[in-house]
Amino acid sequence: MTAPSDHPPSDHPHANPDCRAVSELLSRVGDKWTVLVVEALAEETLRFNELKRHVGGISQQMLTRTLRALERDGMVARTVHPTIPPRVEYALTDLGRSLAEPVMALVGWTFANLPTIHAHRETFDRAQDEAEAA
Amino acid sequence: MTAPSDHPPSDHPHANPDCRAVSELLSRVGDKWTVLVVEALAEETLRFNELKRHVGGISQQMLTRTLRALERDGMVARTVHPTIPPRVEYALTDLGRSLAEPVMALVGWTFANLPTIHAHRETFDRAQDEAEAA
DNA sequence: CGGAATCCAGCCTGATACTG
DNA sequence: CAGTATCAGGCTGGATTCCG
Repeated sequence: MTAPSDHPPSDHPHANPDCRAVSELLSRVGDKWTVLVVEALAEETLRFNELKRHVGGISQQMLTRTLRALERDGMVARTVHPTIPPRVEYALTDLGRSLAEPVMALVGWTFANLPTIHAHRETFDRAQDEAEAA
Repeated sequence: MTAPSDHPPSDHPHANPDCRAVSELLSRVGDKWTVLVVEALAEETLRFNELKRHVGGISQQMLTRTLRALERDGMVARTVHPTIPPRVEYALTDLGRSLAEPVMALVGWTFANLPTIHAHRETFDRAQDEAEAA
């Protein structure tokens, strides 16, 4: 990381704009809804309320925010059909689809290692319990 | 996703424990410090304050929490040497290293697509500005 | 239907101070 | 050195209401 730009050694490394950008994207992927929305759109183009029903449990506000963020970064294309009633469609762009690939790899890793992780958790938590029992 | 367990169709899909677990891990990866800590430990085993200096800008509390979470999931091994002064070493486990792989793929994608994303952002923001100018 | 605006509770984060 | 405890502030996410 930290491309060799001109950051002073006194400053901590990750104020670097590129690092911040990576961190930012990781946060977006890590947020509660982004992956779910992308997953829904990976299958097909959807309208706002279709998407809302498809994801399930998301508020309009969060759906709007998530979609705006994705649109701003060029992951999602928003198409407005000026009819009555209005019809707004959301679709993944090529960039969005290309992001989905490494993300799904990560999701795959998680599924594969879920049992291991849970086993560690239980061991760790039991150790904690007996430690505080003392 | 959503393994065919026994969730009622009335409930939204992602209350499913496996989905929650994936979402949880995505959040961990997406949080401000995890990747930085893992990256630091990928190079070498480090003591608490070495790690703190290496990451830069992290508070002891956040470092402690991040390490505890990683340890709980079995990503990081914590070794206490009961000497005076105390010496505690942190190292990546095999699981931690195996996680680093797909995560680094994602980081790589981000770097590769940073220019594209920024271009989209500027276009989007300019469009917003002139929209609100009206 | 597809939002925007507002309000509010809760969590996350960081700074600081204290302990073994 | 390696933490824990406490507190304050900001951001996140949800509910509600209103508009085109």
